[in-house]
Amino acid sequence: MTSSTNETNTYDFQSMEAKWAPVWEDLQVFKPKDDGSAERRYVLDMFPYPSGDLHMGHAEAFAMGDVVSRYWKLRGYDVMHPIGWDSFGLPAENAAIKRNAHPSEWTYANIDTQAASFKRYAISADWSRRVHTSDPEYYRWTQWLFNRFYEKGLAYRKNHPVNWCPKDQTVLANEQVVNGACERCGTEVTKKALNQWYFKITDYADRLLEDMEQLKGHWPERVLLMQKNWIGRSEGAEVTFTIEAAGDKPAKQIPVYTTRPDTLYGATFMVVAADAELANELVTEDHRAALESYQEQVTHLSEIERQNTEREKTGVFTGRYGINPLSGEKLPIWAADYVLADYGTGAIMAVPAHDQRDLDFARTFDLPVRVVVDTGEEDPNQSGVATAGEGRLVNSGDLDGLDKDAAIAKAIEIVQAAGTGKHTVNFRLRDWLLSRQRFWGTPIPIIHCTDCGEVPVPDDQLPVRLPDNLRGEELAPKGTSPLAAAADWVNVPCPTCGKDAKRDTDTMDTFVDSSWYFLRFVSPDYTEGPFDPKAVRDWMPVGQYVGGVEHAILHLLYSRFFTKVIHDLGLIEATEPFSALLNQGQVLNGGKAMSKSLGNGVDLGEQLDKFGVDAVRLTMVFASPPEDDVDWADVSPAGSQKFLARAWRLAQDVASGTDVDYTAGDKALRQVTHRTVHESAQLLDSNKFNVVIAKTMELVNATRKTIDSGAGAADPAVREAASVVAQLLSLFAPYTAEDMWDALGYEPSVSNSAWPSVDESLLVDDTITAVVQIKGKVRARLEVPVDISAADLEAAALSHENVVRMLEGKTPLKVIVRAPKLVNVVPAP
RNA sequence: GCCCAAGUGGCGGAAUCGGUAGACGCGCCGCACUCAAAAUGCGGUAUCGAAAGAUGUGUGGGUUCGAGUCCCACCUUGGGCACCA
Repeated sequence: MTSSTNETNTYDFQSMEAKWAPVWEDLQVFKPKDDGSAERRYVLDMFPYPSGDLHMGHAEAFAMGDVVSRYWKLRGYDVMHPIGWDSFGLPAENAAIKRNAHPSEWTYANIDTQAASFKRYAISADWSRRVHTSDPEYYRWTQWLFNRFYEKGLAYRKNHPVNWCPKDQTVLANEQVVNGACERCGTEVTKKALNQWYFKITDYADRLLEDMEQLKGHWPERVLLMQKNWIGRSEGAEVTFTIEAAGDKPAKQIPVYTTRPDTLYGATFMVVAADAELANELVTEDHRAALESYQEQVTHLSEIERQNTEREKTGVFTGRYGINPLSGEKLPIWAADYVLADYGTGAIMAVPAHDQRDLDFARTFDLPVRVVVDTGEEDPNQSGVATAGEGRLVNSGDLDGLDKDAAIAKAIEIVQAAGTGKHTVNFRLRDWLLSRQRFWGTPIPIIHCTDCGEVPVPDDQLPVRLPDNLRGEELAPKGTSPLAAAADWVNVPCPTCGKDAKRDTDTMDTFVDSSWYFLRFVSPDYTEGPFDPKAVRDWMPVGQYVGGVEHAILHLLYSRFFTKVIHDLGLIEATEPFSALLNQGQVLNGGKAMSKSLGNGVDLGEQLDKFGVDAVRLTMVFASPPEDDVDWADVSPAGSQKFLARAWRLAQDVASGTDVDYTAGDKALRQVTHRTVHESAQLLDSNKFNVVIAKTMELVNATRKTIDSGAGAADPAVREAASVVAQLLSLFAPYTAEDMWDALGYEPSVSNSAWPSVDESLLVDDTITAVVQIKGKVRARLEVPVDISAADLEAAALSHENVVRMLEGKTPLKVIVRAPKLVNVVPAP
């Protein structure tokens, strides 16, 4: 009965995949023209780590990036969509140790596997721009950038207690410690004092914060919020307390940071961080033994224990006293671990009445509590709850009677005039600890000379290549870098004086590699620098970046920092790397993330074999809005396949030639087609990809109907509709779309075709369904001309039998008319 | 503890501005085709009710002619931060 039952016309995804992949490769469809003939646009997916073959998560993320890149290409932009690998990192090293091999073997074998899978998955990549961060041609420039940072004083070494992962035997950046545990392996992180390299990201705290204004509306709100909180700007005052001399210890000035200078009169003691040098400096001889035993106790705490806010407050008295610059009062100075050495000045004034932590401490050690802000709440002395809110100042000399904000201003004024304080800003952000005691990373290009100190390896001697003679156990972490074991690599002459010197044996955090890779893609083979300045001008910033929200404050913050530094070096114009960001959701199974331990993993390769690439891709995109998670247990790749076959059959059924005049076609179908194109463009511009698929389905259904029970397969509107379906589907299901395009008699590739133009006259109807409401409830529907006047519509509504019946002859109190769509009648009570 | 987001049928989800709640799909039910099945096509499917009708977007209030959409409070789930003074 229907033409689609023809057995020779069966949807065969396997042969389509086999047929079109080589054609696309040949045509180099997604290689940008890069000749300025069209506006350039740069689409980028967060590059993968080569941990094995691609998994469902990659399938989701890359399906989203592909929609954008393919859409923009159809819209006529010159699109660059490159692919590369973040190929340094721990798993490769662990695999090498286990197999007595070199990490590069495992790494590059996995890259080959993933590249083949990406090609099968038909990502719209420009394959001529591959970048691997573990290639010497790449890390040469990572080292070159390090040297520039070093010259500017933005890379420096300091001896400092750092986060240490005992399992991975390496240090971790603040950002890599999650709930006191190692982000990678989950082991409890401890503190260890080490001399380590840092990037001075704190110098950029203000700009990282301010420039988020540029990103508003283009980045997910929550990512901006997370970065804002992570940077943690706070305003307050630095107030200097004079510490009295004691025994042979001289008097000393120490500044403290507070956001509540209004509460200065409420300070009843001071606290210095127990692990800060200041504590050792202040403590009197009588109290030294107690302090040292306390410090010993503190270093043995794990980060998880330390961060537990339920924990009872601990501390020791230092034997010293400080003078409150406002009240002249003498305050005892304690050392405690609840004060952080690396925030503010490492010392605080404690105001127990109005700060919960100080109150807890005061109650533990029986220190006085003095209320200086009357908030109307219960006295903290009784309740044990500090009152941190608004109120009027009391017991505070000149500040009495002021409200909180006024008192803050006045207190700052007073200390500033007296030269004992000033307004300051503090950030929660810490410098980025970049050295790692691991092998498989970019070597830090520094040579340590006993005479010259730190000497950067001259640019013309870069890259400092990793030694290739270490294998298996030689790579194992020992608490110092495995590179130290390669004696002939470590021992080199000093580049400055020529004497015997040693290379720095640490490697860089892999987040350094990924903080500038988007710049390398614009000119991946450039040898005169990390990137060709002209190419950067042409392509940067990235117009659409796609990746997981887990990088909200790691990679994304670091990349923003790098971009700003490179801008300040005068190398690029852009100040932000990614002008738009899309966070795709995760792929779950049964409500939970897929994991080996849960045994709920779904193998991507098996899904592709079973349903085809297109059905899997379509399912990923159709299941939910891009930023939402997809639960694979809730979706139907079989249903997607069914739809694709249904769409594909339209192209098989078209019975007109390529030269038909669309304007002669069935008007009703043409209206659906043009409306679909019009709406899809708007939906694509706002990342509502799932809805675009729904609209495409409606167009497919309308076309089917026209073929089977309407104007028929030869009507020009059917050809028009089928080709629009092919073009829309090319964003989600490239193989099916290409095969449809071919069946319609057009040259490959559909991706090289132009986005269909919309005939505005087809977007408007002659008539519309107007809704008649009585008190906001729908009581009738009227088919009316679109240009009906408000008066005519009102008259028509009021004469409708349902309205007449419900009004019971009374005059309505009010009639709201929104011609031509709506009338709301409010009856008299 | 602080900050943020989200709660819509059996399920995934739609719903530019406050104006027809549930598009599209999954699942389910039915019909056609078939010896039969699959495939395909067509139709139905929020809840209660025989129907007329009533109810319905986490809960309770509010603003409005009209609220999924705006405001307030609460509940639940998810996420971020977590002794940052």
